[in-house]
Amino acid sequence: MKHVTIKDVARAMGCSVSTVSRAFNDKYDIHPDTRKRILDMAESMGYRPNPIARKLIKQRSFNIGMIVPEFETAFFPKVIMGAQEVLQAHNYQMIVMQSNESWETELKNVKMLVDNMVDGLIISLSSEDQNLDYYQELLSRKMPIVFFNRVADELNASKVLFEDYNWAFFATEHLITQGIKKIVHLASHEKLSFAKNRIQGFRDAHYKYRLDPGPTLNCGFSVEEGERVAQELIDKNDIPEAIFAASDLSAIGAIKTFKRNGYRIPHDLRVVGFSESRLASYIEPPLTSVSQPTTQIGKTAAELLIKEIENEVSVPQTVLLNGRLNVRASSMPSIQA
Amino acid sequence: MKHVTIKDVARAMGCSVSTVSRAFNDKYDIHPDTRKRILDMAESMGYRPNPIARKLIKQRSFNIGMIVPEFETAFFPKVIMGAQEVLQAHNYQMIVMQSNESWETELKNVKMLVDNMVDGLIISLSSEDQNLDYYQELLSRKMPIVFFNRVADELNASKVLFEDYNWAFFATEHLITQGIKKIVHLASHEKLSFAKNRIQGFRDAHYKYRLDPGPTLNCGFSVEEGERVAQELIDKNDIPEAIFAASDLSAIGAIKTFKRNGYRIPHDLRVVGFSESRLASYIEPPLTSVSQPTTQIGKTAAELLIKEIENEVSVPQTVLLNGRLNVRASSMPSIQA
DNA sequence: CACGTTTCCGGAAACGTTTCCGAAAATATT
DNA sequence: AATATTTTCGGAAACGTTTCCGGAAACGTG
Repeated sequence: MKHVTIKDVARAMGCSVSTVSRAFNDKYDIHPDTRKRILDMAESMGYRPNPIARKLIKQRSFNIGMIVPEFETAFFPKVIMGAQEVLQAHNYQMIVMQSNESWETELKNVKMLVDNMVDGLIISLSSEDQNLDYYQELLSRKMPIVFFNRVADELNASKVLFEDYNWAFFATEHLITQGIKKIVHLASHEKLSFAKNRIQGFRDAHYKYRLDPGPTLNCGFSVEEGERVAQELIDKNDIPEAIFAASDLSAIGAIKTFKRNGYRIPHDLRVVGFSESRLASYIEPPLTSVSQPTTQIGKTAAELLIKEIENEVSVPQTVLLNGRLNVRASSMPSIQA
Repeated sequence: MKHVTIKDVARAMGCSVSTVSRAFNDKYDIHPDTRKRILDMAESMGYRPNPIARKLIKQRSFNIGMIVPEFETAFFPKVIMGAQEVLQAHNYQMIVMQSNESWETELKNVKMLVDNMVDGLIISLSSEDQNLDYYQELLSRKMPIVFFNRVADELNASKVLFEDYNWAFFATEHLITQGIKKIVHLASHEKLSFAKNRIQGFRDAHYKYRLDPGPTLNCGFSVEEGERVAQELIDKNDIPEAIFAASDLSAIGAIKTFKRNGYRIPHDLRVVGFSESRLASYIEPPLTSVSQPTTQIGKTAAELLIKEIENEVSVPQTVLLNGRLNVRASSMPSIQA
C-alpha cells in the first residue's frame, strides 16, 4: 500500500520537490517543457497529489459539510442530490451527516466537520428552538453557512426556503373556491417555522373569503399520525368537508382511515397534501398536493455557499423558492382518477 | 478563524508538545495528574486535535467511503442509514458519493476517496460488466472493500447480498399454488446479477411444478417502464394471468396501465412486486411484494468492513440476507383491501 | 561586453500531529 | 549506599504538500 509521493517523482526526474509542485499548480514560474515532462512522468508513475497534506498546508479542505435531520422521506435525499451536482461541478466534495432530529448529535456533527476544516456548511436544523450559540460563533468567525428548510430567524446567515405561506394559502383557496367551508388543517410541529407559515397561509386564505378558519390539529409527518388524527375526528363524529395536511404522508394516512370507515374521497371528504411525494399520483384517489422544487433547493443552497466561500458575496441572502399545486382527484370530484 | 493547536496548549502548560499528545492518546507513559491537568487546560482553551494532521501522520483517516448508483429510490438511502449507524458507533466518518449509474464517475469517485485515505469502501457497482482492474488493484493492495446489492463475481471481496433467487422463487410459487399458470416476469437488466438470480428463481419455481416458465420481459425500475411494458402486452392482446415484477415501481406502472384499460386487479390479473417500497401498502389495490431488509444490509456491510479494517478477519465473506413476502390484495382476491 | 531583467529552479520552512529515542527523575533491589 | 529498574517526559524526525526567498542561468539592452 505504498503511495507514490511528490518526492518519488522529484527523484525520478532529478529535480526538486518544489518544481514538481509547481508543475501541478500551474500558477508558478516553470518552463512549459519541464512542466510537461514532469506531468508525463507523474502520470506514468501513478502519482496523485495527496489531498490531506494539501489540506494541512493550505488550511482548507475543499470539503463542504451537509447536515440533515433525517433520511426517511424522499425530501432530503433529493435536496442532497441537487447540492451534490453543483458542488462536484466546482470540485468540492461533500460530507453528509444526519442529526436524527437530535440537536446533540447535530452539534457533534458540526464540530466534527469544522475540525475537518470544511470550507462551508449546508444545514437543516434538527429543531428550531435549540441553542444557537455555536452557530453564532461560527458565523462570527466568518464560516460560510447556508441554512435551508428548517432555519432560525436569529441566525444572520443565508437561507433557502420554500414559499410555504403562499402555497398553503393557495391550497386552501383551491378548496374554498369550490364552496368548501369547513376545513381541518393537519399541521406539523409549531416550533418549525415552515409549519407556522403554512398555518398562517391556511388561516389567511379563510380571512380573504370572510370565513372562520377551521381548526389546526397537531400531526406528525408519518402515515400513522394521519391515521391517528383521522380516527379522532371520526370518533368525535366531527367530520369536516376537507382536510389540508402539511405532509403527503399524513394526508395518505387520513385517506386510508376515512376510506376504511366508509367515507368516499373526494365525494364525502376532500384531501390536499403538501410536499409532493412520489406516492401522490399512485394512491387511490390520486392526491392533490403542493410540490416543492427539492433538487432546486439543494442546488440553490450549494450555489449560495460557493459564492460565499469564494467571497463573491458578503451579505447573507435569503432566497424563496416557488412551487406548484398539482390538482388531482382527491380534491376535485370532477376529475376522474 | 485561528485554531488553537497543540503547541498553544503546550506553551500554556509549560510542557512539551509530545506530552500534550500523550495526554490525548492514552496509551503512552504519562503521569495521571499531568494528564488530567493538560486535559483540563485543553478543554478550557477550546483545543481539539486537528484530524487532518493526524491523518497525515497516521496514514489513515477513520473515514470510510460509500458509493451508490443512485439516490432516487428509497433503497440506497435506507442502506446508507444502516451503515451510518454502525460506523458512527465505531467512530468512523462516512463519505457518500453517487455514481449516477455511470462507471466513469464511479471510478473518479473511488480514486478521490482513495486519495483521501479512506480506511475502507462500501460499494454498489454502477454496472456489472465494467472494467474491474482498479478494484482488483485496490484489493491486491489490501484495501478493505465490501460490495453490496450489485456485485461482480470476479472480485474476491466481501459481499452482502439479498436472497434474490429464493424470494423470486417463493413469490412465483405463491402465484402458481393459487392455480395461476401464465405469469410474465418484468425483469431488470440482465447484466445485474440480482436480476439474473431473480429470473432463475422465477423459472425454477415453474420447473418445480412442471410448468413452462412464462416470458421474461426487459423492464427498467421506473413506473414509466412498467407502464410501457404493460401497454405492449395490451397492444398484443397477450394478457397473462399474473405479473411478477422485479421492482415495485414497475409493478405499480403495470397496475396503473391495466386498470386504465379496464382490467380489475387482482380478479383479471394478479401482480407481485419486489423490493418493497413505501408505496406498496398505500396503492390500490395494496401490492404484494418481497421486502428486503434494507437497513440491515447497510449495517451488515459496515460491520464486515470494520472487521476487515481492524484485521479481525482476513478471508472475504459473503453474507446472504433473508427477506419476506408481504402478501396483499394485488395477488390474492380473497384479501379485502 | 558589462549591465539589468527576466525566467526558471532548488532549499527550506511551515502546516499540526504522532512516535521513536534517550535522558532525567523517581522508585525498587541488593 | 550503590546499583538496577521503572516512570515520566522532552527533543526531534516524520507524514506530503505549498510557497517564500534567493540564486543561477538565459536573455535583452546600450
